[in-house]
This record gives sequence, C-alpha cells and structure tokens, in this order.
Amino acid sequence: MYAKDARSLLKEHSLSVTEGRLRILELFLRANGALSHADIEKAGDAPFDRVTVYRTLQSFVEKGLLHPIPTSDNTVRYALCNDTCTEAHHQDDHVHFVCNHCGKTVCLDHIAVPSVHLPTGFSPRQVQVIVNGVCDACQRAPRGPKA
Amino acid sequence: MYAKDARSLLKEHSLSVTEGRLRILELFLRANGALSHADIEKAGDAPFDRVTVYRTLQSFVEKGLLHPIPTSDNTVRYALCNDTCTEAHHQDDHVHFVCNHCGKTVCLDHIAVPSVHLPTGFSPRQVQVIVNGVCDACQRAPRGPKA
DNA sequence: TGGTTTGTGCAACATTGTTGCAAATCTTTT
DNA sequence: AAAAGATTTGCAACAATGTTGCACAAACCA
Repeated sequence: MYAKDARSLLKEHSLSVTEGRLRILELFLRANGALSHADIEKAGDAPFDRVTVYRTLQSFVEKGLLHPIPTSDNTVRYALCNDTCTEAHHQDDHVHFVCNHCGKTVCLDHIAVPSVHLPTGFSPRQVQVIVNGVCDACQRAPRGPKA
Repeated sequence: MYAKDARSLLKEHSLSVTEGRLRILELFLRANGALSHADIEKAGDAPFDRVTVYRTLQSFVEKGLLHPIPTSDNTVRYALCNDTCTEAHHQDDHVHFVCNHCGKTVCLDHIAVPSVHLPTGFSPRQVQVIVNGVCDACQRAPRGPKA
C-alpha cells in the first residue's frame, strides 16, 4: 500500500530529511492505523522532545504528508495521506473507522465517500466520515487486543 | 425546533435543576450551532468555574442531552441531541457542517446520513459525517461574521 | 568544504483538563 | 415548611498538553 520509503517521501514533499522526521514517518509507515501525538511520543526507542513532535507533525500536515482525523475525544490523530495529496491540494475525503473495542483508528482509503445532500446555500469543500463500531480484527477475536 | 424549555429538558433527562445547568443549557438552546467548552466559559454574563463547565457538559452527554462533535482541531464541540436520545440510547448519526469562513458548526439534523459500505468484518455502530465548506450565511455575506 | 538555511532541544510559559474536599444547593420526606 | 440526605459547586492544587524564544546542531546547496 505505502511502498515508498520514508526518505523519498520526505523529499517528494519538500521536507528536509532529518533523523527525527525519518523516525516519525517510519512510525506511520509501519502503523496500520492512525497515530496520536501521544502515541508518537511514547513510541518505544525514540525519546523525542515533545516540541519536536509537535513541529514535525505540523509540517507533515502542511506539506500534505499527513492529515488530521477528527475525533470525539480530545485527541487529534494523524494518518498518512494518500498519494494524491500535495501541499497545495489535499484530497482527504475519506472514511475513517474507529474501533470501539481496540481503540484503533484506520483509514479506509478505498471506500467511497458517500455524497451528502446539503441544504441550499451550503457549499461543501471536504467531507469526512467517521464510523464507530467493531473492526474486523476484534470481530474475530472477541477479547480484543488493546482496550 | 427545540421548543422545550431548559428546566423541563433537565428533568426529562433526570438531571437535577441547578442555576448553572439552566444557564448552560440555555446557551445551547439559544445558540444555533455547536458550542465548545471555551465558548461556554467565555459566554458573557455567566462566569462559571471551569470545573463546573466540564462536569456539566459531561453529565449532559451522559444523560443524552448533548453529543460531542468530532473535530480536526483540538476542540471538542457539543450540540443538543435530537429528541430521540436518552441515556441508554444515543441516536446521533447526523451530518455536521463546519464553516471554514465563520467557524460556526451546525448540526444538520434533517439531512440523511448516507450509508457507507464497509469492508467485510467491520460492523458500524455510529456514523458521523463532517462537512467543511462555506455555510449559507457566509455565502451571502462574503465578508463573514467571525473569522 | 564552507556558508546559509532549517530543524532541534531546552527552558519557561500558557492553556486545558482532572481530582479531592468542604461549603452550598437541590430534592425529598416528614 | 423545615430538616435530612443526596447531589452539585467552587476552590485549590495538580497533571497533562500545547506554545514560544533562543542558542546550538544538523541538513542543504553551491
């Protein structure tokens, strides 16, 4: 799915390649779900400065590498954008699935976003769909992974 | 739309009627959009303690009076639930519209939530749709109200 | 390689959310 | 209507989260 390596992804998005950015980006490449700020900070081997994480995530979002996922709890999560995102143009109309069982958030890139019929006067720019429920993994293993 | 008065709403949702709860609930009844924690704290005449606001919002959500709206920035917003919500059962599958111009969030209760086709193994419980764009008010008045 | 630009880490701070407890308020019962 | 009991409020202190300025270090470009 995301065949590219961290280094080239950074370059493609005109971000200078640094140790920290590589590490953070690789976390995302490995994670099959979305990550919150806290996830990254706690992420094992790499004791990043909090500030660095904030700034890194921020520039990743600006440069079209990550996109924020809306959540109802107070934690913003980020996921890798699909290939078509650039700094100038984000195309993030996709469906996110939040599992109530294991807490994982996944990005269902390939699912089509249904069209919404809005009242007159409202012009949509971006449509995000958040589905809560039970994910496939938890469905199979009732005593779920995490939460 | 929300013809009920604050007092009876509280009672119906088995919440004891207090000064603060009435005031906060009335803010929601008057607001035609969603409110964030900060909105309420700053809300004019009522200098509530921060803690009270937190706890009030929390119990309102628990008792099915309000529901949280997912957002991409870090601020949770709340909106009044429709009549069918109770403590036991929330029915909050609706469309929220966030205006990029004035920043207002409105709850498009009457708009049907499109059905999403999920991959096998995923079972949905709740579907929330967040649409960004320009709202009807800002459409008409290019130099928008707030932001 | 050297100079310039950009990113990092530290420290200090600002904001936001949480918890325990005593005083105030609401509800219910007498 | 008043008193007892339950719930809510506000304060204080704390914890967690996010922000800013600046010196130093690392990356980029020629």
